[in-house]
Amino acid sequence: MLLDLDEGHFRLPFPANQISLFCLVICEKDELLSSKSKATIADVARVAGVSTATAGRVLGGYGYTSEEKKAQVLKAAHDLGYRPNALARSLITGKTRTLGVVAGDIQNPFYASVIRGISNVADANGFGLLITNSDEIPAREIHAVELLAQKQVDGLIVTPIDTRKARHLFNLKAMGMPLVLIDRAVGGLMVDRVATDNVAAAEQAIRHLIGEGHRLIGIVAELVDENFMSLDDFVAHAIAGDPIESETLYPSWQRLLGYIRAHRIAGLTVHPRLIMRAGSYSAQAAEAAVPPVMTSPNRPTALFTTDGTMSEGTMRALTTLKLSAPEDLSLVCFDDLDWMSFLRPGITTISQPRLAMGEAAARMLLERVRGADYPSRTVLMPAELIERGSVSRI
Amino acid sequence: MLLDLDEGHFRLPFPANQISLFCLVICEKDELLSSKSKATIADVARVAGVSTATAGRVLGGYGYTSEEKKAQVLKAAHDLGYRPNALARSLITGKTRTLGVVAGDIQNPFYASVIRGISNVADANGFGLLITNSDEIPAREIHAVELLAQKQVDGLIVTPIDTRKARHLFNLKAMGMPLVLIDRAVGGLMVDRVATDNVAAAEQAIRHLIGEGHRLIGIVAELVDENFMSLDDFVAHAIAGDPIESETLYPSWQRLLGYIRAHRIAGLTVHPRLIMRAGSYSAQAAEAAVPPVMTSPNRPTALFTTDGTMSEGTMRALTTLKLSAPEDLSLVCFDDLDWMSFLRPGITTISQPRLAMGEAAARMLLERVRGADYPSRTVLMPAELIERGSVSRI
DNA sequence: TCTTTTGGCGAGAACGTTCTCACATATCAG
DNA sequence: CTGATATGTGAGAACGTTCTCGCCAAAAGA
Repeated sequence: MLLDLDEGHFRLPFPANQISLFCLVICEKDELLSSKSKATIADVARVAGVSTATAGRVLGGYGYTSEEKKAQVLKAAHDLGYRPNALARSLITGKTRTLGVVAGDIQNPFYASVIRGISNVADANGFGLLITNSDEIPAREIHAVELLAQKQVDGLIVTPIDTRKARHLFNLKAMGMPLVLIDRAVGGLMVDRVATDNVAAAEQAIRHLIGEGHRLIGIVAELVDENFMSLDDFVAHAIAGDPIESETLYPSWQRLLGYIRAHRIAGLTVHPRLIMRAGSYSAQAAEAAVPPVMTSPNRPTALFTTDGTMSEGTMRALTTLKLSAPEDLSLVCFDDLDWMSFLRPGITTISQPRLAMGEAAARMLLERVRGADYPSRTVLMPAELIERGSVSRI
Repeated sequence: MLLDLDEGHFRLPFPANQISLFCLVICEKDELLSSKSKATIADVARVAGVSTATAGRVLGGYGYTSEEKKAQVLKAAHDLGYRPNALARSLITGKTRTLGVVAGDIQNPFYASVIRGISNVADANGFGLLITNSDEIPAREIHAVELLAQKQVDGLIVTPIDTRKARHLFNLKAMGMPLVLIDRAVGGLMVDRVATDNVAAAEQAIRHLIGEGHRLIGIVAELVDENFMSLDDFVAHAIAGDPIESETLYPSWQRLLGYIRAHRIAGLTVHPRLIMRAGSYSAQAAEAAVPPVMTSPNRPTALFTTDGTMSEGTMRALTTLKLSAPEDLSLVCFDDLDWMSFLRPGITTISQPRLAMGEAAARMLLERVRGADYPSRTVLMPAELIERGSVSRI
């Protein structure tokens, strides 16, 4: 019967109204049903009086369709409140239009901004974002990656925790999964990467302090112990000017390297006792590392913190020690957090383009998802020294 | 041939080794292939010499399987590097084990924390998180909700932008989609919700200031104009003590209500000129709203800011005005941001349990996802006044 | 007039799972 | 020995799309 009507409709514009009415009846009935169980392409096709193939064509926007049938299908779809099932679509196309992100901790302003950047380009391109936190725990990273892979994300953005062992990431790459690394590199893993030029940035910060006359400069850094050599050896090598493969170093080690390099260039001696090592990625650890050095007899006249978390811990420590910049000491931080600009004398800091980093990473990833296959690229973003009031001339 | 082996194996334990070897050969061959195109249940079944049904049973963990076949399948799966396709699974089960979140802006510490809370319980329960930002723009919220619905999330957590018009949310609920609201309510939409008890919290803050002797207290609030009545009318009603339906009010209006209520209870007059309205959800707007009042002849002795963004803008304004708490004025903020605790005299603030709010919301949502159908609940979280050093006695 | 092309359509096979059957076999009570 | 129950198993139908075919017109080229 539906077919008959359809053929009549095909020849004459006249019975179209009947069809419309007919549709409406069906729709209203179906709508009651579908208010719970949602309408499928088959339902739309039935109501519109066409095959599922045709309905699929107009709804999916592929292949040819006449204006006539197109209108019918569209109307039916609208009446039924049809909503395409992305699952079914993805299953057959093999594309989910979803990107996976495994970050350290969304609460950390660094990750929050980076993710925001990723999000910006993702949804400008109609991609969804599946986000997980690793809390810097390798097992959690592995688990997250596995989860995202099972959910068939089109690509993955990761801030890898272990720069040496990362079997899961190598596997991923071997499986052909587009992958972009942020902030950290993994030795031997040739994939796109975006990071700050940490060595240069730290060097710039220290050079600034040296330029202002400081000779005793402390550095508070996480320096988690996952390196091939001990801190002492590392420092010794760096002071000696031995070439160090800095690419796969953890950011805090890279920044320490910049710190040492600035000293070396200026002909200053590096005092290992001024290296305040938190040992873990937490403000508490930083807060604990600062007092011993800052209450010692020959305390530094300036402090350099290597990231937002260290800055926070350091600020806490300084507050309880009743030391304030720039009167009692000079301070340069890494990463520009919102409060640094409205503290009474603003805090001089190295600002990394977090948002842009996320955006760049997402853009690179999307290129890969779309099939680009040039060799893996590393984008080193420049960081900028923002002078505010926390540094005094000595 | 495979069948023969299988049957032989079925009767005697002896040929099992042959099978293993046989498997290995196949595996190695397939592994080369599958390093690119991934293995499916059918592949695993073929290698293990069982039906896809059986393979599915052991891999999916449903139905009965003998230990023997189970081991074979597991081995085959391991050798092939089998990874279940969550898409296909979800398509048939109708469950994605994925939750959708549409927040204002991940970069905002409030949302970042709330999302972290959601994330905590989500991945403790094996759920993924699809996260989007609305930037407080209704069209973007609608778009995000649609995207997430198409991706078939099992449930949705939303901070609704428009508390009056929210057709998309009503639709969602009618379709049976589990839904939890955070921070804001939608008039007439009966779904679970978690929020801070804003009126009480603000009242507590103001009462504290009044207790310290302040009589001229300014409030800086966003107070976006999407209300049924004008600010003046609202204030007039509140002062008169008229009953106001505060549930569906925007948080900043609720906090203003608490501000007024505290005045009323203490018998103090509310001066409309001390209400600094930003008019939009940005630190810049707040920064602009503060100076006119703070440079006026009869300026307030205390300030209350209604959220983190307002606090930031206010701090900026105060910094440029060279006014500092508690010397030049007293200050109570809303929402405890990290810098408030390490500013020189810490900032007294109302702390809302952001993480717990996210966790509570996610837990409620999961209950709904699992089929709980008690009437909709509203969880009002208590906020806590944290006294630090930004308030002085007058 | 006879091909070829082109737009337009529907049947039906994918995609990779789960799940319902029907059917075996083993165990046990009666 | 009969039937009931529990445990295994495989064939094949879902799920809701996309996509490859064929088929059929009508238009166009020869």
